[in-house]
Amino acid sequence: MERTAYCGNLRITNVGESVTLLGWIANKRNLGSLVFIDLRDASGYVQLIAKNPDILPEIKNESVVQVRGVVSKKDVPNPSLPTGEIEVEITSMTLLSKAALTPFIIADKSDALEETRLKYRYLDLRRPCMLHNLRVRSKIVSLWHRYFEAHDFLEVETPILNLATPEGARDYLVPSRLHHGSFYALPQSPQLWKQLLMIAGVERYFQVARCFRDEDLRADRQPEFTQLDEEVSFMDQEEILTLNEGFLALLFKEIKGIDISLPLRRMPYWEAMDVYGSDKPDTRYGLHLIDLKDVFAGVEFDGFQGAYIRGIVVPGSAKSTSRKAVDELNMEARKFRLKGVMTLKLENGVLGGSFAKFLNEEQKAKVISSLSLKEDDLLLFAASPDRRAVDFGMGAIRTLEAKKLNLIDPNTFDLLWVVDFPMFDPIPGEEGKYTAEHHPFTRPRDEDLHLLDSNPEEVLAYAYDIVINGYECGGGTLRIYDHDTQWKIFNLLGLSDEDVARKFGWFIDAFQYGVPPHGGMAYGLDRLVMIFTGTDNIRDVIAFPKNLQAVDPTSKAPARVSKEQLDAVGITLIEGDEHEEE
RNA sequence: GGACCAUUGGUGUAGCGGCCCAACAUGCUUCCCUGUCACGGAAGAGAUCACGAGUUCGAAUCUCGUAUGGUCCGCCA
Repeated sequence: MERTAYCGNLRITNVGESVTLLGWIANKRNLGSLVFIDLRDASGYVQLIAKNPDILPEIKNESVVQVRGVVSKKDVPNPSLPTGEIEVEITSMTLLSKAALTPFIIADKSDALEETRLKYRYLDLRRPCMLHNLRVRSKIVSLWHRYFEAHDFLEVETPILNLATPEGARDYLVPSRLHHGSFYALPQSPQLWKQLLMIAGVERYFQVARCFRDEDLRADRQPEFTQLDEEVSFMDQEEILTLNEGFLALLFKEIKGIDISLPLRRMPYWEAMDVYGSDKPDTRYGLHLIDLKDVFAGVEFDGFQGAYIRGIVVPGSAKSTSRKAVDELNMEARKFRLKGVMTLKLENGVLGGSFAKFLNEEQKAKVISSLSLKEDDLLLFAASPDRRAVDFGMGAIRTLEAKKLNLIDPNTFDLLWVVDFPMFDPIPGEEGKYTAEHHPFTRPRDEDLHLLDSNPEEVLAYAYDIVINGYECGGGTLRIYDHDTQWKIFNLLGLSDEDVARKFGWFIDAFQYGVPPHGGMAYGLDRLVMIFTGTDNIRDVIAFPKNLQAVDPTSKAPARVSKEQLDAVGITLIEGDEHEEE
């Protein structure tokens, strides 16, 4: 179609040009014999002016029009728009498609609820801020390709229809028509395939990989999501981190214009847990967790028996933290298997709070001096024999207090690697049983291999997560490349020899034929876009996301299918599961 | 599987036992307007307050249940 310019690109230098524009009518201001129209296309807005409104067709908001006109300088510029110095004097306008009244106003400052926006996602995406999010997403993927191609990585597509894996998240299953009773699974990640590519000698692989997990959703979790996936042979952990720091630096430079300083900080897992109460710490603010074992030495309190005791000092918050506020903190603490959070407050020089009655004067003085408590300081702490519970619980409270005190500057970016993850995570309540902290293909550190049999909990792994502003944006590991070690890890995770042979034989057999030492990582693309667009809702960075019930709000998928479709794949729904008539 | 919160004209909110067959903003319709840019001004249309039961002389308002949506825990190797 005839189109000589894009709305958002017109500038003062274009004054005098005749242009033909295509776009949507975003808004109109009718002054009687003078009409202003904001025209929007994918590039942005420009103001149109009709000095003779009789020539205009019927102009409903969001109708699509073709406009011919002349760019002219505005008497009074509008500095809030990039095109604010000019306007286009309409010589003719053709209505291409008339719009019905939209359910909500198409503008960045829309007041519609997310539910409404998602139902009419195609209208929601017309809002420039949403289009911007899609642009940032596209830019990240583009930089991903640019960077890893420059480092000789090869993009390889891996299968979408896979063997169901017994470990990990629940699989999305796909029934097979040719093999009644058999099912494929959608990939949770291309993990095994990319390791086979290393064994195949590809050496450097990368892929934009769609992944699927049939688990419950969250504000930052979707059932289908995109990983920027990479795997490389013959690199050690430091080499992989350095390679990826180059990519991260490129992202921040190209998207934000920020030079991040390299190398990034590497923080051991247990430091992150004990000091920040998280394996994805937000280090933009303090409120560090303090070990209180020594401070409370000699205090008679049942809950301290064999317990880890950790707390945070919240400055200037003793008076402002009400009973109700403490109740809310207790609610939060209980989410992490803690009984609650205890308080000490220094008010008017006297130590009060819920725990004060367990302390004698001498002990109170010790608490004040050893923590250097100042007037109006609040000490929040918890105790539990479960180290992770104390750390995660106080970490959650640290985050709440930081938000309350407004300690987080949203315009700063804070990047670090969390390294030295434990190989295994004990299953609470089941002595001697473990799950893999990362995944079963993770390579234990060489210096810890001797602990595998005696003390598996102490084995650390070659595993690393990239954490930005408290979000885990990616992670990876070096992989086991020895057949016997891989087998042994499966055994430690509770799989019998028969289980391993049956479920992973097709994979582990490959380890007999010469395996390069290899490792890799994957970024959560959706999380990266969230960081770069400053949103905390994953649905804002995906064009057509699912809602929390894993339903597509636009099409209402999933839905029942016809009996014919079920028959073709040999599936009968169980009784009582009423089947709606088609 | 569990906890908590929400649901009121097209949209977003207020109202939290009688001042409410419901208020405000915005959108919509009609009219006026030559410099607006969140244009302004005037008039108007538009809601059985998610659904079902209950408490009460009286329910948008209280209780219970259901549905839908959101946030979190479990879960997410």
